[in-house]
Amino acid sequence: MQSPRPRVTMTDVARAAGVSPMTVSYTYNRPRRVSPETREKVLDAAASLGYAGPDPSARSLRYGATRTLGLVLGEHLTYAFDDPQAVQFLAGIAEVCAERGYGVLIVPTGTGDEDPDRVIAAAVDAYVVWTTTDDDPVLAAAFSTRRPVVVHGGPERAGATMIGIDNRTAARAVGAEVFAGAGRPAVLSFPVDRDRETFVRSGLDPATIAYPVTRDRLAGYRDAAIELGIDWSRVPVGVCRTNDAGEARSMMRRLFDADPGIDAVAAMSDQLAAAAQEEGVRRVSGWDDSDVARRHDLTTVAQSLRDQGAACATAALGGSAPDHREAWRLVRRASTR
Amino acid sequence: MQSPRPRVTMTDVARAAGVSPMTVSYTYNRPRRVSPETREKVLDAAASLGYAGPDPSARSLRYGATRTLGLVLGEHLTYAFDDPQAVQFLAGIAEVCAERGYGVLIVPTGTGDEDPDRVIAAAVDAYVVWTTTDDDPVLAAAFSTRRPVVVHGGPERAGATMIGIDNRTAARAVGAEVFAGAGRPAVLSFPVDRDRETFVRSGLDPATIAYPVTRDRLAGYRDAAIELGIDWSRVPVGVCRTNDAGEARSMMRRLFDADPGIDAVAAMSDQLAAAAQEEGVRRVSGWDDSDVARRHDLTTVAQSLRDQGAACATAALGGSAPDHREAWRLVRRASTR
DNA sequence: CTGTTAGCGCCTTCAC
DNA sequence: GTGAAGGCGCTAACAG
Repeated sequence: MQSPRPRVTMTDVARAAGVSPMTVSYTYNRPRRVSPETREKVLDAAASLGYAGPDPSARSLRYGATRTLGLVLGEHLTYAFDDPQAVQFLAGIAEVCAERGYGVLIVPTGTGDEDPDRVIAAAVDAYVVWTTTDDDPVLAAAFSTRRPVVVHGGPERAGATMIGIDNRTAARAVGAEVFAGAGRPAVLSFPVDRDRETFVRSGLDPATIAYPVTRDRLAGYRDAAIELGIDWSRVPVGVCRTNDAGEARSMMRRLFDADPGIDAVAAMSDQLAAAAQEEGVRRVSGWDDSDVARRHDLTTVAQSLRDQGAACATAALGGSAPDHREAWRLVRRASTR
Repeated sequence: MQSPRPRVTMTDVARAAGVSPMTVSYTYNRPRRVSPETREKVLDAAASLGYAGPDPSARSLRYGATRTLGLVLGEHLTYAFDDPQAVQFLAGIAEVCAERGYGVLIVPTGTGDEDPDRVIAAAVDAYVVWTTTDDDPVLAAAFSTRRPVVVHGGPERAGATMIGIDNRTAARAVGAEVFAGAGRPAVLSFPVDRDRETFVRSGLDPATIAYPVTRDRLAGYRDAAIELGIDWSRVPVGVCRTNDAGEARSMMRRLFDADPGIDAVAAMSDQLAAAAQEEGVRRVSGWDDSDVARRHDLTTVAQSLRDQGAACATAALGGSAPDHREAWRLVRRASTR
């Protein structure tokens, strides 16, 4: 731990300037309330003592607010920074916060047991929590502080704002595209719980999935399959650990091992879809409409994580943010023709 | 501003549990120093009052440290989040901080005049400043707080750690590759100062550039040109505003307007190099060895911004970080053959 | 194992 | 235009 620095306080400056501490405080906070001569005296004293201005922690204590928004990015910070969508989300948050003069504190999660404590110990006025599972203890920790909490993607909680698109409806729409006319459809999915195991299971039940976003997407794919008369119990779902192309390709090979006839894949990201395409699947759909989707001409679901980040920040800081449930768009491209 | 929430304090909990505030404090900070029965009494009282644990600001004030690292990302947060290298840098910082239980506070800069004040008012133990100009007032603000400052890329300052590769030597090496055998070489550069104007100037003098990183790279390109017997005063330098492909392509067209014979371009990023290539330049070099470089088969300078971020965080938090001056590698690919 | 005392550095309130 | 008192919520140091 950083050891305390030797500090120069307002009292020191006051003494050096021959005024009271209050005058120093005013000099920094209400400069116009102090006469020009006094102000100059104070600033001179401050400069010669190396006083850098009011101590931020003391100020926060006094004000009862920190002007900082806490951002909880989930167990593995690495996954977040490697995910272009998460980065856009962060950009949206940072933009709103910068406008309003709020700092963004990335809460140091990632070590497991200590995570809830670290959330609780963060000096912030509100939290934004990046999409997670229903049972994430970190979420509980954020709520226990009684500060405002905004959750991106889910889970939903009474008393917390949830921001995100209607994943189920969007998945049904893109599923209808990719599964149309397919003989043997399959799904490339994100993890089902925080253990992030990889596996293949036909007819995977969405209700068993701990991540609301993943659950809703899978349910939407199933809706689409059922509407097309496809027997969901025979649709293999390959669950990947991360949003990584290499891993997705080997998962795709596992799917082919199980059923060499697979001819359509609904994937939960553009990266996964591109990997399936590279393994030889003709009909694929992605998610997010990223650069990859454009390069691979993928049918996909467009959404702006940046807008959603901005909305989360706005809501967390007490503004009213627009509903994003319908803020998605089906983008039809060659990959489903 | 977030208005103060109604608070439950240790004193409240102490009263409810029939103990002194110190016992409550111990219960949270040295649980083993408190008897199990007392601990339970205290936690029960806390739960029933909705007490969420010690107030972080009060704790910071008392400890004299915040366990938070301040990150200053420059005038335009947008540029930082749109730059994959900056994101990797952030990832490296976040990783080290998470390991050590430090939060990463993105200081809300970007509005101009207020930026220095916001840096000063940030409740952090140390700063990491993303590459900037010699005269950036935000840097001065960080130093004025007397907290440790680590600067990435530059400028160098007495009393501050600087982490980054030797850009000049690296630029000379890659310049030697791309300019070899070129009849009319040119350069695609990053901005020369924080105004970020775009322009073309032949023989642009590196000494006039306010960003040390850009200055060193240009100087290295010039070194390479001179060694090859090229007259630097006739080498056009196109200065781009951001690291954006669209802008780079139009800058490349401006360079062609000035000199249609341009047959080699040294670019300060892979994105800019790819844009030059797409505009028809046969011989190009990039910088960073990103995905783009691999896709476009670009000769480039490989470096790990992630490692550099980690090193900055380590140094800022009081560890000793390895020197990164030689942590780069020339990657030769088809774009200079 | 628990309690008392004494501030950390600041700013609201109220006086002058 | 300036100052004195008091307390924000917490914990180090020292009893007992």
